[in-house]
Amino acid sequence: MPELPEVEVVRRGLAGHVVGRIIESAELRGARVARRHLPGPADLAARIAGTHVESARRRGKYLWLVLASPDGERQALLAHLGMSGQLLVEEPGAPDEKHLHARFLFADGGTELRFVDQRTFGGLALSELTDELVPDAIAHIAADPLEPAFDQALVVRRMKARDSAVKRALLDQTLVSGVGNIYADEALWRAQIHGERLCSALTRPALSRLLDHARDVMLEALGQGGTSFDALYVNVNGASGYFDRSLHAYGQEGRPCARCGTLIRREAFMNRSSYSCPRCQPRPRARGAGN
DNA sequence: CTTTTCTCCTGTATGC
DNA sequence: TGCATACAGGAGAAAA
Repeated sequence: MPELPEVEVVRRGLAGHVVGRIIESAELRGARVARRHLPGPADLAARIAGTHVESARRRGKYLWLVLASPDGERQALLAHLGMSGQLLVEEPGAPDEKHLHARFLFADGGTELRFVDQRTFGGLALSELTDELVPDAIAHIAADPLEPAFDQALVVRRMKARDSAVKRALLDQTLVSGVGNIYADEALWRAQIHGERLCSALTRPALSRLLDHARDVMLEALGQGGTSFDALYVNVNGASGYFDRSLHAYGQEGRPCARCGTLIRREAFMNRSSYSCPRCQPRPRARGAGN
């Protein structure tokens, strides 16, 4: 489940293996991989042929290559990995993966770039760039906690004004980007807050501490190459990270809390699973009409 | 406008 | 063994 740290690992791989090279051609298989590119896959392939890869960038869980045409025009090749997307750098002629959706060949004849995605929640698109080299297509996505532009005081104010559950806010990419289910649960565990507590019921310092924990846990995960539970999330060379060994809440149902020893519970929330410590993260009191 | 629910997809695990 | 069902869940459309 690629979240910010996993996507950043991939971005670094692209920076090391793809930036500076010239794309010779692209092959897109099926309509779904480029469904967000409205002119279609053939248009995408035609537009990036012959471009120079200037940089690899990221905001939250989005990743893009800044491509420059010979005439100097810039555009973004925007990628989202979804649940199971992979960007892999491979030797030419390596066997096609079962879920290979796109292949990029380079003018130097060296390694190729592939987009492989089992569940196809991910995809590729072309987008215009702002002056800050952010794709127009993700202008609605908020800054992530690792960006210099991240304004934590602003995010705290916006959270405080919400009447929704704090975990829902953490997962809202228009509020703060990059946090998914794993790191939301880890940040909440560290902050000792139950995810169903209302934003508006938490103090500003508590909300700020929660964001600090979200940034900290994602930085620590990045230092270990990200979190992997299986072969679905890998870096550009196909290797897995090992932060899963350091998780305290996510996926730990029935295991003792590292702080107090109480067994971690799993609860349904937003049609997903949430993991927390019943003792360190007590549920909010039931609310409703008449009480 | 804000907030919540639904939908997309396929491999793996579990139940009968 | 075989078949059905649950689950994983990011993001955007649709609904409330």
